[in-house]
Amino acid sequence: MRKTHSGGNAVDWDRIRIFYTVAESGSFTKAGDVLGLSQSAVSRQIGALERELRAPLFHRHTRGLILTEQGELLWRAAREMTQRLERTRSQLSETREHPSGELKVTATRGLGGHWLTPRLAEFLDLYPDIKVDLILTDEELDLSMREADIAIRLRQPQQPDLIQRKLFTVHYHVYASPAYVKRFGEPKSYEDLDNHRLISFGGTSPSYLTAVHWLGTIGRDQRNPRPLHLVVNNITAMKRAVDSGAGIAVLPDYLIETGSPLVQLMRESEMPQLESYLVYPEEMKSVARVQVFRDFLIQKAQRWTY
Amino acid sequence: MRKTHSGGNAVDWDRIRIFYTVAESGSFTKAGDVLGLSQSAVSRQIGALERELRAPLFHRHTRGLILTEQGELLWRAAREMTQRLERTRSQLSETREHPSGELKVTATRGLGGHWLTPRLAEFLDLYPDIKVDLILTDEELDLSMREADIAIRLRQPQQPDLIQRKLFTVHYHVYASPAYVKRFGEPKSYEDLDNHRLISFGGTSPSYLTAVHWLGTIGRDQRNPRPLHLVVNNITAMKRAVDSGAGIAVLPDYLIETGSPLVQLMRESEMPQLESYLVYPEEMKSVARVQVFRDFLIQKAQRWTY
DNA sequence: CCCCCATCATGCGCAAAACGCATAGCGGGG
DNA sequence: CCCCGCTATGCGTTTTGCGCATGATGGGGG
Repeated sequence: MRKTHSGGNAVDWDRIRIFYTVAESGSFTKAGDVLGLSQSAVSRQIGALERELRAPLFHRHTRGLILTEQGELLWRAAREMTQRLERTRSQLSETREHPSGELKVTATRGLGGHWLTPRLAEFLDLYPDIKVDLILTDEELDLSMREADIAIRLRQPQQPDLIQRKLFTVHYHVYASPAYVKRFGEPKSYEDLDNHRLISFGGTSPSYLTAVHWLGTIGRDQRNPRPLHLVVNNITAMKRAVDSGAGIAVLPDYLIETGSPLVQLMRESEMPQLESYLVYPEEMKSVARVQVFRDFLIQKAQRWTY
Repeated sequence: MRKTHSGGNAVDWDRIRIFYTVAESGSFTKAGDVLGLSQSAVSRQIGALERELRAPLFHRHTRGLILTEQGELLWRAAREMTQRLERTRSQLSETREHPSGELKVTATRGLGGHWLTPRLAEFLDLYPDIKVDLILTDEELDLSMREADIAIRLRQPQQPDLIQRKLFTVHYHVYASPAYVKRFGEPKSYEDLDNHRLISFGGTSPSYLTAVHWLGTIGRDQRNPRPLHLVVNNITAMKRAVDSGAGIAVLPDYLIETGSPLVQLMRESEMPQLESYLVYPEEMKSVARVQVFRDFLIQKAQRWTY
């Protein structure tokens, strides 16, 4: 059957559950009704338990049962075990229905700082029992190694044990401040770019290479890029530089607030796009806080995309 | 099978025991070895438990298992349940091997006060974790109603659910103080008794009727007993009266210390005897403190009898 | 005072749960 | 790149555990 045969030192825990029901109801018959068992089955289970423990548990009196001293000891233990298990079961269903716990989120500094952060407040309001640990870095943390629970990425992951959900498309355009345009004019062709003050991203994120380095390489030999006047490894600082008229730069749309005074240049040129993805390990897909975070962000992404 | 079919809301507790073993050993195979089960059996038990709880418990990784969030919750509960049960199991065997707890003893005032009490100190020394609640009364408490755990009686109980063990024989003799004998002489016949100062017991204990009322009835019409000079309902006080020369009385041997100056009278007469019994309910026979108390008293009784 | 009913213990036959064996699939480390 | 160890699963078999029915027992009501 299903029980260690080594020494016979182990008891069948399920018999303790049955014992507890009997102790509570005070009768084999009633306990059988509660458990969906016949009276005889209960009788034999208790008998077996008494044999396993080598201790009588009940005084069989015609008018109901009376716990022996040993039975009373076991009854207290069984009651506490029942309570402990019950607590855990409600925790389990709470975990299923009421998201809670800590969620370790990672995103690139740009996307994370400008798109995600403003939306996090609402999420935390929605789920007050979720604690978010936000890691903004352009390095790709290893989700398989539990460096983070969920990531916002600008490229598709290759590992097959990672689930990916598309969030939105990041559009890139060339911008300059009105003051800059007044002073230097607009570039009309790729060749014009050679005479402009170019600002570019200096980060290592591979996804940025195609988009943010566009200014240095477009219409040029890739191995001989244009000289850049300013390289910044922080995209926020980069935008500030553009704002202040330091030059022109390719910026993602999530950085451009509506009503921004920045002037969009070279509108005819075909610009790179990047897809943003929500990525999390297969094994996290059943965790409620991951589910609600995912659903929340996808909804926000759809509303935000225009 | 052995599990409530009502709603399927209950889990088989024994599966939790198996789950705990798996969580501790980190492998179905190893857990199977520990439990004396095959790997496949363990796998299916865990699978069934996950279905019962509607929650995945392990991430199956090729390099061992990793507890899910829910698995971790259950693991903590299972650990505490295991500890609780283990504690109880050792309590059970302690109860079996190391007697403890409260023992409610009842005895007649005479036997209890003079024979039992002096021996109790040694018993309490021998078993320091046993607390004795001694009830000295000549009324027979109802052992079935738990008015006491064990009794010393001077007659056999009639209830079949009571266990009786013979302790020793109580001999009764007629005594007087040397001073009394000097003044009144010894009675040589039953008729002589009519001219003596007779002291008798006034208690209601039925066992005493035959023995202690001997002086009033012996060699006489039972319905017309001798007049008594002193009736006392406390046998200790009765002996003190004899000691001080107030009269002659039938006294049990346990009251007569060796070397007592009292003079035994009418040595030729056949005197009543009473058997003393240790009585306890059938349901207490497996309780360790009852067992050791019983064995202790029987041993003392054998050594004391002479 | 006696009968009756509720309770627990147990024998018997049966159904199903659970087990072991063997195989397949899978993934990581040497 | 292969190999080893781990888990999942199908299959045939064992055995456990169950229900039913009966027997024994003891307390309470008429």
